[in-house]
Amino acid sequence: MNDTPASLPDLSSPNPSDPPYLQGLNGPQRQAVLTTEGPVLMLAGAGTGKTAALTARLAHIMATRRAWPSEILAVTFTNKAAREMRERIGRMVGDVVEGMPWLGTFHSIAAKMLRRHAELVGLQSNFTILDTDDQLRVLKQLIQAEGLDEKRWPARQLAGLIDKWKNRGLVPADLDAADKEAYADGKGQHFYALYQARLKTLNACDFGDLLLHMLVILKTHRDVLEQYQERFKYILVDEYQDTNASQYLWLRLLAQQRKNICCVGDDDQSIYSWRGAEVANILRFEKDFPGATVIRLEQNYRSTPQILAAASALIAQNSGRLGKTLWTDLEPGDKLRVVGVWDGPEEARRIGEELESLQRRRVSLERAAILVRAQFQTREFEDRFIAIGMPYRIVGGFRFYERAEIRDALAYLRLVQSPADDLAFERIINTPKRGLGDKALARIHQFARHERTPLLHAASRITETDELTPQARRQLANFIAQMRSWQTKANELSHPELTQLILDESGYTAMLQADRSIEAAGRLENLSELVRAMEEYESLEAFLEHVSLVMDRDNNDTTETVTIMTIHAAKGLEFDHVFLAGWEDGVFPSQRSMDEGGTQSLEEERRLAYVAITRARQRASIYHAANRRIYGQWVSSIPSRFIAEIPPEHVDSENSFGGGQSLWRANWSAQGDPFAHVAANAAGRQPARTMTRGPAWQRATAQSSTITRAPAPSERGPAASVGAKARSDLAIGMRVFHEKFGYGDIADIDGNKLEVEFEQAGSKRVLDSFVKLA
DNA sequence: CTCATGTAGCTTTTT
DNA sequence: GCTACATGAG
Repeated sequence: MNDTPASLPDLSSPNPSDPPYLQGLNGPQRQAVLTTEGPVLMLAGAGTGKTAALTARLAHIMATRRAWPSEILAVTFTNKAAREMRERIGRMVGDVVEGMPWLGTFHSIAAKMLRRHAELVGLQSNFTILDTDDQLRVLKQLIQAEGLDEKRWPARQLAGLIDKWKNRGLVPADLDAADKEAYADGKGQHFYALYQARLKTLNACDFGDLLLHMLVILKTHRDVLEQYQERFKYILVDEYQDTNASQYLWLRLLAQQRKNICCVGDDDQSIYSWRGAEVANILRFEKDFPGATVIRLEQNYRSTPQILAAASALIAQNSGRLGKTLWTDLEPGDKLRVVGVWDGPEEARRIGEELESLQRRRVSLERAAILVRAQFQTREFEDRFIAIGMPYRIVGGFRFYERAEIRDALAYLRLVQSPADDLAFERIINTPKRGLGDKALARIHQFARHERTPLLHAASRITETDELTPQARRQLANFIAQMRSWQTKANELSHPELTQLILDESGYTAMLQADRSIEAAGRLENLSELVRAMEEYESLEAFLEHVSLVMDRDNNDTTETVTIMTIHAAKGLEFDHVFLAGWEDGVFPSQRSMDEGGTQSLEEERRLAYVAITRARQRASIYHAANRRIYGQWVSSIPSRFIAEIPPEHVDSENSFGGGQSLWRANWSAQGDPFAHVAANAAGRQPARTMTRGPAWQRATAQSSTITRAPAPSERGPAASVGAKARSDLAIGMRVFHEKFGYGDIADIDGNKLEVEFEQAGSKRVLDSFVKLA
């Protein structure tokens, strides 16, 4: 039972009698699996088979009966990671994985615990979990109530501060002098306390609270702490470099007793400091857990040596790393490609062509991905890919649950489930329109405050008075009667049935049906998808928990598509062909990271670049454009400094315009800054239209580090949608022909983009230049 | 009370 | 460029 690593046979060499879960693992991986006792830090570089080792470790612990599945705490950072781990363990040990109730994200596990002990922090166990939107609305109300100017003290800022405090594990009373100064002349702490009190009356929690409340409980209730310390014989933490202070404290408390904690991470892939993640957590692991075994996974199974060398050289420029030397025994492979293009549309066009060439070579589009720094970059690709009929999928962006119709439906359900959910009440009381506007709502609010009762209850009471206009009163009474009937039926009907009933009876479905726009049709579809998704959950409660914590929707689409996503979203994934778009100073590294945050945030961007490159198995292509339209303005920019940090011997450069690459090279390869004199002259003057811009120039001209200059179309031939104007010969209802999609009718026109209902291909967005009048 | 129009503000990354 | 909000007209 209590094997120490020393008493085990030679760990590093395979043995015929090995259990299946050990087979195919290398030495360090085996060590990571077999060193079950005591603290372990597993430093796992990109693509080194971390998940394999991790799941084998869990399988090993269970197979050797060191712990029951229910006695293992396994935390991941994202839902995707949790799901994957569950699947992989399932493949190893079968149904036993079903018995792992404590495998999940920090947030979902904390929520689960908190529901058991909610009363210890003044909540009921059926508390609702607020998303960022709800959070903001509560704060806005508080700011208004205190009579502050919302313009001057934006709720967003306050939300940011509160989040930061919660990430650091601080309750209002814990704030130090400096923090108290923050926001509205030192009212930060006051608002934090107000906000927490408001959440309590709403019986609600935000994301940060899930962890913070649990942390407070563990700190102040020995019995609860001991109960969990006793229960969790083994603790396993994935992506440890992404943990924030509050998560760290939470883990440390839980691990204190048995000390069987295994943290897996890679300091070079820490990219969430803006969310409160502290790389320091991983850097000081050995201090926190004396005698910890540190295991390094350094053999990379994913990328070619060229890719690996490029990425390693890049990340080597960062300071304060734990340091790893990744190696691989794969074939050298192709060098990285660095492609300079004229502008954003050309970038999209070029990548589109590359993808088409992959298709011709029968490479599945699923094996390719376009990675971007920021969400706005996806538009360019979307426009282009719609035009050429390239199937694509954008990961992230508008999440399913964030859509208005989904949030509305959920608000109805929340209100049925917990009548005290004022936020839900406010959201839907006039959706669909019931003639209950601001005025009526204000009356109800007033009444509720006076009677110290939730809005729904107040609304019901107010219909017995004559405070409202007769019409409003009738509508409100009607709504309340409906709510009552749904509450009753909640016990009789299955939750998907209930949802459908509510949508129909409330008039929500009718409202969308009456709306003849394409969006309305999509919304109806989303709603039926919601109802379908609910069927997989046991109860309404379980489903609501799922939506508030799990942000993605399973995509059942079977067509092969290229994936477009942010680098953040790509962490942990791999693709044969990776297209890295928008590597320009200002885009990547982002302007913000260059302006504020100093070296630290620049190093985080560099880690992001490292993550981006190491997603590639066979081929990585980096693109940078000389001109790009950002927020409606044309800006010209220089290639990302990160490109210059990749050793030339691992790079093939090409430039799609204007005399090769010499000009570009001159701009970025320079040590120091050959254009410093230019910068000195340019400072304070309107810079001439020029390409001679070094980093110093950017610094010298501070915020106006971008030149506004629309590239004349004549300069570059007919780039895809540059300056496109809507055609005047088209109108809604006209019949058109499209090369790829065939015949269809125009359903909507939005500038130069058309919504066309195609006979064969269904409804699609296309550029008007790609259709002919039929 | 609802709808239309105008304005300002804002844009990194996500549980 | 977009959206979200504020303002004014119906």
